[in-house]
Amino acid sequence: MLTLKQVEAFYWAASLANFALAAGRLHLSQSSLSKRIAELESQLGQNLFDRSGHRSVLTPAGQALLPQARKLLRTADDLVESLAGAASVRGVCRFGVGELAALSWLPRFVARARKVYPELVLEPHVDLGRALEERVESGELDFAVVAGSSTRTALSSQPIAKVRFVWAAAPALVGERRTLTPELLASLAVITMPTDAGSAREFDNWLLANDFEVGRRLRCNNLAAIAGLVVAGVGISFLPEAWLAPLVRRGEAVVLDSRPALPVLAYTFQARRDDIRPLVRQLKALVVEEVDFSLPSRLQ
Amino acid sequence: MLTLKQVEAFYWAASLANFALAAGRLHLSQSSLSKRIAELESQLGQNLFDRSGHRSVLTPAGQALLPQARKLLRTADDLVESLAGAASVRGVCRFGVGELAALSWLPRFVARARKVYPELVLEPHVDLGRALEERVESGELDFAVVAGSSTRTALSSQPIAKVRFVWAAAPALVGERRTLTPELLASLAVITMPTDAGSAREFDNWLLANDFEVGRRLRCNNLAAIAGLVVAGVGISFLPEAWLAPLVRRGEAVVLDSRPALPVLAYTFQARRDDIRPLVRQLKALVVEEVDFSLPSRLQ
DNA sequence: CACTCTTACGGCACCCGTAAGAATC
DNA sequence: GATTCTTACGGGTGCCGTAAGAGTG
Repeated sequence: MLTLKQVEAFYWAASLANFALAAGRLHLSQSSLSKRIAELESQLGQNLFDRSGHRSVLTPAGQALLPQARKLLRTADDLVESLAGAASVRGVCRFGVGELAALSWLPRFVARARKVYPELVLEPHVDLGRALEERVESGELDFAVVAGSSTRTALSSQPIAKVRFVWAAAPALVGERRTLTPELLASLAVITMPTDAGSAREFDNWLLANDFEVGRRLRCNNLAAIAGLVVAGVGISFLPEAWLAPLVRRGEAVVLDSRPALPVLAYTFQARRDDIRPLVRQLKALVVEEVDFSLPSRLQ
Repeated sequence: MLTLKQVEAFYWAASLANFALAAGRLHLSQSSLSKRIAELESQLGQNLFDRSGHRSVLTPAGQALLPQARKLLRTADDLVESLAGAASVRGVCRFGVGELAALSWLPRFVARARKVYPELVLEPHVDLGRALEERVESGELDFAVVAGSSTRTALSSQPIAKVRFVWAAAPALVGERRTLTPELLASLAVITMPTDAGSAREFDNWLLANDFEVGRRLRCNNLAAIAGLVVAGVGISFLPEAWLAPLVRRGEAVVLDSRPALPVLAYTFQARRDDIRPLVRQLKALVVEEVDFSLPSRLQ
């Protein structure tokens, strides 16, 4: 008897091209997944993977099965979704969050997701964009919300919000100056995130496009720490406008205009293109619906 | 976790409108089927059957699910069929066969089916057409091969062969006469099958349409016995041309012409319209392919 | 009282995870 | 030797069938 479990195991093993990752995604031991696939092969009377090499690759039969497996799983998901609705989203969801999103959007999203999908267990992983993309592609993460769209073809990047960045400095550092001239930029230390972060990548592009030179460069992988460094007068940095507002209000930082203005950064929802699970679809819808990168009020 | 077993149980229970019949069709105890459905209901978070009455009827949610369940099962069947092919047809198949088909087509069909589908266990039930139709509709039989098409809307009747019937008599009974005149017909006993059989129904229509009168009527539900009665000179009967040939060759019977000629009887493959199983589809294809109602050679 | 479905329960089969093995690079 | 998948095996969950129960007409 054919079971959905078997087809699911095959689908993810084929999609991720790795039994261990597929097992992880299905919250299953790798050995069990292997057996499910072996069972499916015996059901269908032919091998779906060629095990002769170091790693398993799809046989022609396996390639033929893949689209059919996708269709079957999607049909099953549609069935559940249309009748059970939101209650169908359950289990564990591992997702990545960029630094900025982690400090602004994440708490609100988690709160909302917990309410809409009470059966869902969320596991957010905060890291830099590049690292998150890698883990989404490998299947370790179900999706990620990061700055900038990915260049990876295996991932789909859905823009969900534009965030305006502005230059920030400690009042003592810039005195009365409120405009960032090229000279000023060259004389001050600029604090950014590591190049693996989407925001820093975009910033580098901006520098390059405008032929700007920076003075000292200081990289820190923690946005809150960067803000602290800015307030302490170590250097200037660019921060989300909404995120900076409370600091400005408290007189701990001032905004510097620049010409041209800093680029508006697009944050994207990224997931594997071949990930057809309702979990991803539903959470994507939830993310798109709830896109506010300003600070939660209680932190302001 | 949704399983195909659950959906299958629901689909047949809803289609047959009876848990016990559905259980029989799935070779399952009625209690297990009941539990599978209860499990599905808890999965989906709503009742699919309204149990308040004497028998369960679909709730609106159940009605919404039915087409989706059909689609899911069909998708799963397609998957198996396209990869496993003939090997996917297995299990037990209960089917009905009319008298004529039982003595001519059945042995050959069974032999062929056993060869094409080695994993399939066949359970032929020989009976009269009407009775078989009832049992197909109720779900006790998977399909039937009988004379005439059914008037039951729940059944699909696919014509598979036309069989020419001719009048047969013992040589001693008719002397040199080889033509069946209305007078001769009225003076002889006519041996037919009971009215529940398709062939007898068609014959009655023929009589009525031509304003013929018959003399004594003798009904027997066994075709071989009828042939024996004819050979013994008890009366005349109509038998399939090909089936009669060996008797004529041995001089035990002669063919009588009639004007108009006896109707050509269409045999049909009958199954429930909503029966989407590959088993039925495949065997239907096999039946259509192999339609020879002549006697197996070893019996001639 | 006949019919249809549900509940209770003992038993067994299946599936899972741990751990060790085999094969490739 | 690291990685990837398979095999072996003990343990537990879940599903099945029998049998009794509940509710309807």
